[in-house]
Amino acid sequence: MKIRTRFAPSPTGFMHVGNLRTALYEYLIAKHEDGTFVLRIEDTDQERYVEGATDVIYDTLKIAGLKHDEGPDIGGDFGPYVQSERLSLYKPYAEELVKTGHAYYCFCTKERLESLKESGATGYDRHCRTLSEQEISDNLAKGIPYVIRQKMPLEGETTYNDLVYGDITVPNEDLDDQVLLKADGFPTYNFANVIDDHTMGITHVVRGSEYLSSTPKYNELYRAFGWDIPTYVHLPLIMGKTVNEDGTETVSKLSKRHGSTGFMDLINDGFLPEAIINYIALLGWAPSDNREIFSLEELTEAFDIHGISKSPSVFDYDKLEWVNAEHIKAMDLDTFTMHAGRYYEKFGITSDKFELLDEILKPRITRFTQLEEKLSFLGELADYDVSLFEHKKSKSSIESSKTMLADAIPLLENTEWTREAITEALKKYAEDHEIKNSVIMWPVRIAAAGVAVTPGGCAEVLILLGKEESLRRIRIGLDKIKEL
RNA sequence: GGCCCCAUGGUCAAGCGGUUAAGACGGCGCCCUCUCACGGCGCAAUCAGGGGUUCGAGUCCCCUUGGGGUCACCA
Repeated sequence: MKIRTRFAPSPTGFMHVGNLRTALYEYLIAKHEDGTFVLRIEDTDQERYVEGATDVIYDTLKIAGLKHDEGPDIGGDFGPYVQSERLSLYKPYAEELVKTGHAYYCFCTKERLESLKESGATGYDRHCRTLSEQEISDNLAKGIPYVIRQKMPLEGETTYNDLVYGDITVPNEDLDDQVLLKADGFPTYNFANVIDDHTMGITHVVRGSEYLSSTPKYNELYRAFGWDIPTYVHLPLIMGKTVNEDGTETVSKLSKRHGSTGFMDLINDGFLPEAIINYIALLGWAPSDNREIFSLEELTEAFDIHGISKSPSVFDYDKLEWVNAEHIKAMDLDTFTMHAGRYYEKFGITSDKFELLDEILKPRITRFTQLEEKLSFLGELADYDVSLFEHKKSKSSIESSKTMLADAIPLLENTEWTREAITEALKKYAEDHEIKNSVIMWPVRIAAAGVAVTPGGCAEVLILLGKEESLRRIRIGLDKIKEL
């Protein structure tokens, strides 16, 4: 049988990386077996509707490259794919359960439920479970609002199997008579989920491990309807760290308070979609070999449910950063230029310099957003301090720099403006004067750039600035120190 | 608190009864070097504790401890 998985987010306007990883694994599990990946929007909470929230879901999946085969926007044979458009579907199922004795009407008021909770009760006390036929029809006739609750077995235990966690057993008495149909006629998430997964032919229910303990309740539903129970794949949670006031650290389910944890936040911080996907795939899953850098296609090929781990994992920005850098280093020139384009444009860099920039910048950035800072020396010459000319390891001092800059000016004026020629000329000078290359390279680079740290060396900096500007800056540098 | 789950370095993790307990990130050191990176080499750092089972346990069982999740007319 062909695998069918589904991603069923609720439109909250925010796509968490935890949710995205769930979507990713659902995608990979299906696609590894050439199965079908379905998108279903779970919007049964009318009070939490957020304008434009479904677009965030579409945009995220699109940018991440997780292409769904069926969904609200593209249709499919099992639609509609938005729960609010399937509302009429659920009530009959709930009523069927009442008829077959697997569910019952509950007329308890919110106030009663509230006081029950305050009295320290664990779950619903099943008050309406034993109402007589007469009481029920009377209440119904009087138009008293009601919900439909699931009738759970009161004794024994339920065991089910999960592909990641193995057999899980839960005492039935701990199973709450959960609400299936709310007073407004809307199904609860728990109910709609089961109905939809079954009617949409979902074979593998993949979700976070927070559902581990409520899964028996779902299974009771499948049993009551006489439906096959799907294959379960529960995923370990992604955690975030927070520092407490006393300095200790706490880890908990990743949420907004852990910083930039939304997919779009990460994108804005300069992380590449493919790097984020790559990294989160590795959070809770390990390939059979030691590989760490994957494209989505490679992940699809390599993914294996047996590689999923059980323990929660902490989201590590440092590792993400490294993965991002690896993806940048693996880029071809055109792709790199495409990402760097807005920064090149900002500094007025012409296309003849792209190849050189690509080469020197690639190994030096971990995110494209760093380009602004890396290229800033190409803008206005900074009013730097003369102490920059001193560098012990390069054997450069203010004193030596006076000579070097003074000699470099005529030397460079007569040098062809290519990387090789400049390097050659400077090295030749060093050789002729029996000094280390750095004695001349250092001050020239500093004078040209006006900052201590530059991407690339002396020759690269000079090329990027151009002959005229380079010489202008070197003269300024000389002026700064010659009277000292 | 009840129930469920988890437990290898700071982090991600390999391991699926016999290994000098991989690898990666991060950290540190060295090399390369005109700066910063990249790259190369190396170092430090892990089986939570206690009982069993076994010729042999990181691997299996139990307990303890620790961590997480969950207990809504939210999803």
